[in-house]
This record gives sequence, structure tokens and C-alpha cells, in this order.
Amino acid sequence: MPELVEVERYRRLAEGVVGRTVFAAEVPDPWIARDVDPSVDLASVLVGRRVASVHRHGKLLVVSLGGGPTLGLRFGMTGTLVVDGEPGVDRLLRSPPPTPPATADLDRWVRFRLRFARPRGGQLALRDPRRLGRVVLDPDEGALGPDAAAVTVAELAGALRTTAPLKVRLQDQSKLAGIGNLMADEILWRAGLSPVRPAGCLSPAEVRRLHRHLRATVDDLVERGGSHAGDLMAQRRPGGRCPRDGHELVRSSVGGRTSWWCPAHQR
DNA sequence: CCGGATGTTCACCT
DNA sequence: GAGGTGAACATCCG
Repeated sequence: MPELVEVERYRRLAEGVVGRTVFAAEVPDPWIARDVDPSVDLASVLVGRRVASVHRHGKLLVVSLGGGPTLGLRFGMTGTLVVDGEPGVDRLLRSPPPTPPATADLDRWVRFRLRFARPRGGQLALRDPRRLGRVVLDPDEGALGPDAAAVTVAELAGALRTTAPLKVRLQDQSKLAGIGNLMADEILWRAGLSPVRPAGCLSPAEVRRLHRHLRATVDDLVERGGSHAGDLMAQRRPGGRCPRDGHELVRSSVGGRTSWWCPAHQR
């Protein structure tokens, strides 16, 4: 569920550790580092490094370390970032107990953690119940398409040159980075476009319309605080109705993902 | 109690 | 190469 929107919030949270020095790196669950070269000791390449900067590309959070590798954090479906005991989002769909914000709970499912040296101290942790997230070294940002929060209409048009369904292409991270299942449904609903249209058959006017709604939706959901905060979200259920025209929504699988859309106004 | 659903990424197939 | 399928994971819900 962490899509661009959640990871943007994680990024803002992680800004707080810029300038701190890594005192210790803990990997309580090595599975989370399954992409790291086994001959590399993750802790030893991180310890002693100063956090130089933090940035986000799509759903990838990148922590740059002075004189060392960059650290990439991917959050899968249920990953959250916790900095100094403060979670990046209040609540994640399909995530365990939203309620008791006890510190013991925040320690559960921590798969990776950086502890920082005094005097500033503190910590940054990746908490991920389902272990679909990853910690990587020197992530290949070149493999990602343009960030959806900044994509231009020309870039979007380029990304749509395919016969694949529109929704599938919006979620292809190598073509456009940051959009996940929920945001894709919300964007297409707002733009009045069917998820199953071949992406390449959009007219130039439709591409411009999609671009406008895409950018607005990203901004909107960042402000509202989550990819689950869209207008369509409450109706993504059997019997759900289009908030715009009241038509019953259709549920189907597009590119292997559950999709909800309005057959009346999404064409 | 168990099958199905959940969303993202990647390995594998055609 | 591009597109499609299913596995990986843990938890929840009916």
C-alpha cells in the first residue's frame, strides 16, 4: 500500500535524521536484505557514516551516506518507516493493530534499524509485518521511470506508448514511478478513463486530461495523507457506487490487480 | 478452521 | 522485448 504518497511522508520524516551519524545497523530479519550481496556485511558498510541527504523516487526512499553506499528502502505492501519512535503514517490498510500506539507495538515487525550516535541519538526503523519490503544498497534509480509527482505531459505520453491496458502501464514502475493500485483507480476515475483501454489509443486531449488529474490526485492525496484517502476508496466494495453519478461500480482484475471503476463515465 | 483476498515486486513463461 | 502469470510474505475476514 505504501505508494508514492506514503513514501513521500516517510521522506519528510526521514529528513530529520540528515546530519546524524550511524552508530549501529541492526538487521533482525535478514530476509529484508535478500537483495544485498551476501559477501557484503550490511552493518559494517553503514556504521560510522553520516546521513548526507534523503530523497524519494517513486516508491523508493533513498538515504545517501557520506563516503559510503546509498541505502534504498522499499516498503512493499505493509512497510512503514519509524523515526525516533514516530511512525510515518497513522494507519496502513491491511496492517496490524492501528489502535494501541504502545512503544512495544512499534518494535514489533522491525526488520531493519539504524541507530544514531550521540548527542543526537535516535533511530530509523523499517517496520514490515509481511516482509515484502526490502533494504538495498546503491539502488538503481535509472530503472525507474519519471516520478509521478513531477512527470511532464510529454513524459506521460511517452510512457503510454503500448498496447497494454492503461492501468497496467500507470503502475509500471519502469515507465512511471510511484503509482500503485489504489492511486491508479482513483486517477482513472477522476479522469473518466477506463482502466482497460489500451494505453496507446488515448487521444492527445485524453493524455492531457489524464496528466492533469494524475498530478492533481498526487498532490491531493499527499495533502490528505494517504493513497487510501481518495474519493473512490469508500466505494471499493461489493455494491459500491460511483460518487460522481451513482452508477454501480464494476470490479474486475486488470493486470492481476483488483480494480474498481465506473462503467458509466469511465470510457 | 480454512480458503480467499489483500498490493508490490520479481522470477519465469510464452 | 513485451506482455502475462504466479510466487513471495503475514494477516484478516467470512
